[in-house]
Amino acid sequence: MSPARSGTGAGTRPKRPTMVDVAREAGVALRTVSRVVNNDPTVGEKNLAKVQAAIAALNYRPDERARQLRLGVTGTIGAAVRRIAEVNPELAAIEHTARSSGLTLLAASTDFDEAREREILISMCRQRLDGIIVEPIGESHGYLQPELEAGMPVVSMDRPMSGISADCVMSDNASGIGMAFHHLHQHGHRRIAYIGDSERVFSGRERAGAFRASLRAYGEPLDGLVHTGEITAQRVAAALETALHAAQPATALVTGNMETTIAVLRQLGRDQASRIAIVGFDEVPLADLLQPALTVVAQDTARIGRTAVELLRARMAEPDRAVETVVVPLDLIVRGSGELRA
Amino acid sequence: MSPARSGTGAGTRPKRPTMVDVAREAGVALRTVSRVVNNDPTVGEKNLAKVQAAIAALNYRPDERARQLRLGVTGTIGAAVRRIAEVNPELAAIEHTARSSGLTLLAASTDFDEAREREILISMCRQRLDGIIVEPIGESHGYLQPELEAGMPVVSMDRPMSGISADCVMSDNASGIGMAFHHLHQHGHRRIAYIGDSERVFSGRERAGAFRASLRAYGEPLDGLVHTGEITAQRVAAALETALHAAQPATALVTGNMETTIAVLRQLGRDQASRIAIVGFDEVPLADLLQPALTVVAQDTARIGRTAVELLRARMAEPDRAVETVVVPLDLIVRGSGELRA
DNA sequence: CTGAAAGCGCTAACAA
DNA sequence: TTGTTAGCGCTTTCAG
Repeated sequence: MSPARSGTGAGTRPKRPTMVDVAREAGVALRTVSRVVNNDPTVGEKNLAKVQAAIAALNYRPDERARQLRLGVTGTIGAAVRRIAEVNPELAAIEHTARSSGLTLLAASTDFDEAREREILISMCRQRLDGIIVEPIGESHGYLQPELEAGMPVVSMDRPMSGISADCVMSDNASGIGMAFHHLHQHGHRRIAYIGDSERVFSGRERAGAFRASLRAYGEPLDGLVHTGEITAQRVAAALETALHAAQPATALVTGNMETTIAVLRQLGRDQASRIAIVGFDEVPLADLLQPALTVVAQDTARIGRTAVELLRARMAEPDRAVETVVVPLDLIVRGSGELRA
Repeated sequence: MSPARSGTGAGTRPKRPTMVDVAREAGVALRTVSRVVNNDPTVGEKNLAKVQAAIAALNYRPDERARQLRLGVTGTIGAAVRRIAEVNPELAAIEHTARSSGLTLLAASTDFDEAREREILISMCRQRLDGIIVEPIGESHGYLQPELEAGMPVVSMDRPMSGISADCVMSDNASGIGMAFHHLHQHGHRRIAYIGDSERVFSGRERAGAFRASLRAYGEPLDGLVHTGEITAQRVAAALETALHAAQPATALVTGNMETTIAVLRQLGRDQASRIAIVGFDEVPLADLLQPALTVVAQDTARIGRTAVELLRARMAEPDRAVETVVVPLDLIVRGSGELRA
């Protein structure tokens, strides 16, 4: 009756009706409203109609938070990836798979930052998500051990977790590099150089290692052909200089990931890019529009994302199952840049 | 004592310790644990230490859901965009801005699907998020009216909502198209064609309209120069055929969005692409590596994303403030394709 | 400085 | 078929 109630001014959010309000409005018990909201068939027609009318009249929306608290599960899984908002086909696959499993996806960017990763992961645990998929950045995930023990399902993607044992799905980096090398070798190249990410990163390490193994397997010397480290314009320029202007210059290049591939193409510029053979590891946007079009060893990102969700669901269903690592093969996509002859 | 407790088999998730467990372990009251968890300074050293020890011993993690239920706010905002997992600088900006405001971001893809958009938006409302940013797809958002009235802050990005009145941030489509047209005109082109998205989409409508206005302003006829509709290879091919092989063939092209630009480049192929002048609306990945490099009118995506969060926060703070629309200017980025002479 | 107790909005025994 | 009631795990008023 008194206007004082609504007079609290700016910042006041109107209170939303609750189930009790609906029950009162409909003249039934709380339990009946709950039944209607959850499509329980054991509700009489009369009451059903009354409740539905009350819901409509009050614009009632059930509070998902309360429901989840009571139920114990959230119906939501988290994905901590390096970048949402960048081309990320694995995340797209995760989203689709999650949706078709009736799971909501909470995605967050670790931004290549270890502290940020930790923050996100802990926050997801505190939110009691049903499970977490993570594209790991950090070098020590020990802080997740208690969470694992408490039953939080965790799956890592692209790289294994360090310090803890969790399910994992990743590409077969070694054979991918092997395919790239072999392809260039078949096209007559003998001096093949590798430029890739830092070997402090797991995939950088695996790929550089596999490349060295390829060189050895084909009986080629390693001198000046393997360049790894942070990807900067400077470093790439230096690597190219060494590789291309040696006494025995490289005639072909394998680049270790998308960022490197792009940096190398930028550095080479338009003219040189059509003279040296290149096979990139990872798909590159608009690769088909480049000149020459870019030959790559592509990860099966759709399968990786899908598998990540499947592994997660398997663990949610059976927390005690054996930890599993799935290795996914890669595909060579021939477009032109890798077929330039020596 | 009896092993029956843990014998329920697979699917059982170990029960996590709650605040009560911590209190018992530490030998203090629940209230004291709550104080410690929330960094309340009014806790004695003795108890503080005891509680911290108990938390560590039990690996206690507060349940964020319960906390939010009690508190009423979630500290989380939602972003319903067309695609996470694609290049989406606006989403990246939203994420950064949200984070630096201490807000968690829940991002979801509408996937250009009206039903999906509705599903996501309703779900976000049921989760009682603190606010929602949406890149609208559907042509009728009337179903959100009750939510707005109930005080849910909603901001639209890139396009206005239809059927309801909400804050909005978007690019100045008309001047962007004007800049593109003017630029080509300055480089001697008189027959300039436009290929863009369907005019059933808001931005498609605005941009095509602005292009027609430009043609009129410069006194050029419109015949066969404006092509809009769903972006498919076929449609683009047909549009190019009409524009380039008319009696008075177009010598320059404005493309209405990124997808169109890419489709056009693919269609033109390598040879033709260097003969016809192009200015694209929207930035394109690797635009600088194309041949010729692509001149575009770029949206200020960082500012759009940042503004979206700012508008949202403003409304969260002051639900009754006047609805605001922010229009953001665009930038012409000169790279080569737009400077080819007629 | 600490603790008992009420309640956030919902679900699910259990009773009627 | 419907209603009563006890929590889910947390914050917070109000007494000690």
